Amino acid sequence: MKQSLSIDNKVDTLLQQNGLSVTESRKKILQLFLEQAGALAHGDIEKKAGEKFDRVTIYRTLQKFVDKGLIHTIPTADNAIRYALCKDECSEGHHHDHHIHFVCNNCSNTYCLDDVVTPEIKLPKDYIAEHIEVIVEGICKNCRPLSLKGELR
Amino acid sequence: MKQSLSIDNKVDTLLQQNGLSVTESRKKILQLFLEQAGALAHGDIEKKAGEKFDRVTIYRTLQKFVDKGLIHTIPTADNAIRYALCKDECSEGHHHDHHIHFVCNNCSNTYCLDDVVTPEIKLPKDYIAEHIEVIVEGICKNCRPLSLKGELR
DNA sequence: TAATAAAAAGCAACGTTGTTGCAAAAAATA
DNA sequence: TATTTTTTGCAACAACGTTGCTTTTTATTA
Repeated sequence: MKQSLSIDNKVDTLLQQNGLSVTESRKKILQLFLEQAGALAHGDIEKKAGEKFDRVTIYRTLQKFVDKGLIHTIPTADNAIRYALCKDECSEGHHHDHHIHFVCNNCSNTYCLDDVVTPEIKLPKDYIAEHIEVIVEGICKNCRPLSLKGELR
Repeated sequence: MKQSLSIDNKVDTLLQQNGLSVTESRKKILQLFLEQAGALAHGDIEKKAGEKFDRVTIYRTLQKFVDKGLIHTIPTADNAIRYALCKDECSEGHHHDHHIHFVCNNCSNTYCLDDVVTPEIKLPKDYIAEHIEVIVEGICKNCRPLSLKGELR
């Protein structure tokens, strides 16, 4: 019980630091993100949170978290926006997202690879880049042992 | 009328070459892609095609086109899958997509920049890359003159 | 060219996803 | 603790996407 208490404290602090009032749903959802290495889609949260919260609350909570720079969105090819925790440098209106995203073709998890910096891209004349998003698909580190043993589906 | 006839022929040929029967809706939708420099979402097509076709037909047509390697999907951050024509090297089951995608923050158009090759990405140990997707957001070449004149909204 | 077989379109119905307005409940503030 | 502000839950709605089935169109073959 001691550990869960400390996670609870961390969650509370995080919410307060970001100017958000502390509510059950926000604590629960933020906790899900902290427990999870990868990114979460709205649907994942709905499932993991159980029957406890209204769909609308989850939508609004995610939106708030994005607005406050607590999480960021990750574009995907399958029409399901995913969200992941931001690093500390992010704050309201200032999302610093210089890492790439990795989607595993085996387990479908999405990870932020914080150590991999987005490359420079040389654009044709007359195009101006403001933001670069890199999504790599492949096999993640957790699924790789399986792939070596030929256990991949 | 001569030009539209030749476009018509091109469309017919393209469909046949890809093993698709030639129908009114497929011709119309393929034509929209040929006329358009950028990418199209399902909604765009619904609007541009007018009241002529059933929504379901458009969904099924786009799916067919993707299956046959005539068009490809582009991941986005706004939950609206966009489609763009593939180059000739693509065929059924073999989509060669080594170019990057550019989304204009002014006109919202999405372009395939065929001349810009996706860069090499150095991943952490134990990650295996199978496909790399790069999306650059910024100002496209058509909107750039406006931005220089300070006419950007 | 006409008859037949195969494929696609259109329609209806349904499920999922996301949004908005409003009253009730909970959290922050004084 | 009382009051103000914020958030929640509910209902209703709109957009997006899918599936099954019948009719129509396209392709095939004679």
